[in-house]
Amino acid sequence: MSKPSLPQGTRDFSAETVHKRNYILSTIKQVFELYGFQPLETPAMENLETLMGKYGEEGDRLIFKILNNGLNDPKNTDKAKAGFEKVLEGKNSPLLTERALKYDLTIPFARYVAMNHGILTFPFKRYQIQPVWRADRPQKGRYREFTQCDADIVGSNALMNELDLTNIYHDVFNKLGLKEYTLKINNRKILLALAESCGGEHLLTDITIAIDKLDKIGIDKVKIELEQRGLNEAQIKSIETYLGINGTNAEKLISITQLLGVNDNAKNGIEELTWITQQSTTANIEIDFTLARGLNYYTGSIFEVKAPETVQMGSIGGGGRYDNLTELFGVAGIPGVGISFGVDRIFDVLEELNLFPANAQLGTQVIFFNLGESESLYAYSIMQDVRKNGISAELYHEPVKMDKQFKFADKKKISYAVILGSKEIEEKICLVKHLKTGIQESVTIDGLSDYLKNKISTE
RNA sequence: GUGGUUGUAGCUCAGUUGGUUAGAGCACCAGAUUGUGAUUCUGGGGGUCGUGGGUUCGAGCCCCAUCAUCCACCCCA
Repeated sequence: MSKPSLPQGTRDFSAETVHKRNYILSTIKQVFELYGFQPLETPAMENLETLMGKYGEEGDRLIFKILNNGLNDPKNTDKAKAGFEKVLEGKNSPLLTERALKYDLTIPFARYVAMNHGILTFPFKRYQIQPVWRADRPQKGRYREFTQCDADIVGSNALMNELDLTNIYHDVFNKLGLKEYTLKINNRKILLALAESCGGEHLLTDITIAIDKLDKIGIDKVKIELEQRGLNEAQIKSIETYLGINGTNAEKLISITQLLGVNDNAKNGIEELTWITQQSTTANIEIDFTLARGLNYYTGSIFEVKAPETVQMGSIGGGGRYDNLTELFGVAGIPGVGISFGVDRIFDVLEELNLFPANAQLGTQVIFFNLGESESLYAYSIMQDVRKNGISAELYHEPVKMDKQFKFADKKKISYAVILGSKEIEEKICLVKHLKTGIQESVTIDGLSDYLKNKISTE
C-alpha cells in the first residue's frame, strides 16, 4: 500500500485551525442572525442539470461531476458506451453523470427559492455557510474544496437591503478587529451606461472583464485588452476617462454625473450610490468606478471588500444585486441582493495581523498530574467536580516523571497544572501551578473549582 | 486546461562527474535525576530517498510515466 495522501487542493484542519475558523464563522453567523437572516443548508450534490450553464463555459468546465453508479451492470453497457462517446466530444451525458458537487451557494439557493417560492415569506433573508468544490488548479489561497459564506435577501428591491449588507460587513470586520478594511462599491447600471455611451449594451461584458483586471495589470494592459476585444480608439479613450475619476466619494459622484449623467441608466445608478453612501455611517465605504466584478448576473449595486493595505491579499468579500436569479428555474420576478465572505482569506489576514484572540484557540485549561495509582484516582474525582464547573480538564494518563507531564502540558498549551499527591491529600489541599509564570499556590481542595474559575476568567 | 518549481528521518535541509552500509540540526525515547519544566552529558529508535517503470556492473543522482506541492496564466473566493 502506498503512503496515504490527500486529493489535490484539499486540506485537513487541525484542532487549532478549526478553533480559529469557528471563531470567524461564529462571529459572522452571530451578525447575520442579528440582522434577521435565517440559516439554510443544501446538499453537497445537485443534479448536474441544475448547475450546468449557470457559470459560463469556464465554470461548466470546473464543476466536479459524479460518475453514475451501476455502469458495470451488463444491461447498462450500451448506455455507458454511448455516454462515453459524448464525453469524448466534450459534452456531458446523463447516461454517465447525472449529479455534480455544488460549485457555489448562490445557484442552489436560487433552486431552493424557485422550488419553495409558494411557501416562503418575502423578502426572504437567508445565510448559508457550506463547503463548495471547484476542479480548478490549486495555488495561493485557492483550493478545490473551500467554504463559502453567503447572505442574500430576495424578493425586495429596497435599497435598505444594500444598507443592511454594508452594515453587516462593518459589524463583522469590527468584531474581528479588522477595522482598516475598505468596502468598495459601484453600480452595474453605471457600467451599463458606460457601455451604451461606447456604442452599445453588447459591449458590457467585454468592458467589465477588461476593467476588472485594472488593479492587477494596470491601465496600459487594460487598454490593450479592450483593443483585443474589438473596441476602437475613441471608445477606449472614454473608458480611460471614466477609469481616471478620483477624489472623495462626493467628488466622484459629481465627476460621474458630468461624464454620464445624461444617460438614464447612469442616473439611476448614481442615485442609488448616492443614497447608500449618504445613509451609511461608516468611513470605510469607498466609491470605486473601476470595480466591475466578473459575474454577469449582477444588475445593480456591486460590492467588494479589501483587506488593509499592509497585507497582500485580494478581495476578502464581495456581492451585489441581481434582478432575476430564479428565472433560470422558471420563477420570474424575484430580485435579490447578496454578499459573501471569503473565509479562508479572512483567516490568512487575521493570522498575518495577529488578530486572533487567545481564547479563540483554547483547548484543555487544567491538567491534573498523575502521581501514582491511588493518588490519581483521588485526583480523578476532584477533576470531575472541576469539569462540572465548566472548566475543561484532563488527568495525565499514567504515573510518569513530572518532567514528562510538564512537557505534555506545555505542548498542549494548558495553562494550569494541579499537583495532588499523598501529602496534599492528607492536608486536604492541592498545589496549583500557572505554567506560563511558574507561580504556584496552595489551595484547599474544596475551593479548587472556584479558585480556577476565578483565575481563568481574569486571565 | 497551459507553462514552470519542488518532493531524502516527525520538522528544516545537505548529499560531489552515477560508486562501500544515505547524513546533519531540531524533535523524540531512555539514563545521569523516584515530587517541580532549564542547562549539560551519555546512550537509543527511527528512511522501500513520493510512487511505478527504464538505462547501467552499479541509481537518492540520468530517462519516461504518475501522484502530490508551490508559483504564474486562464478563471475565481
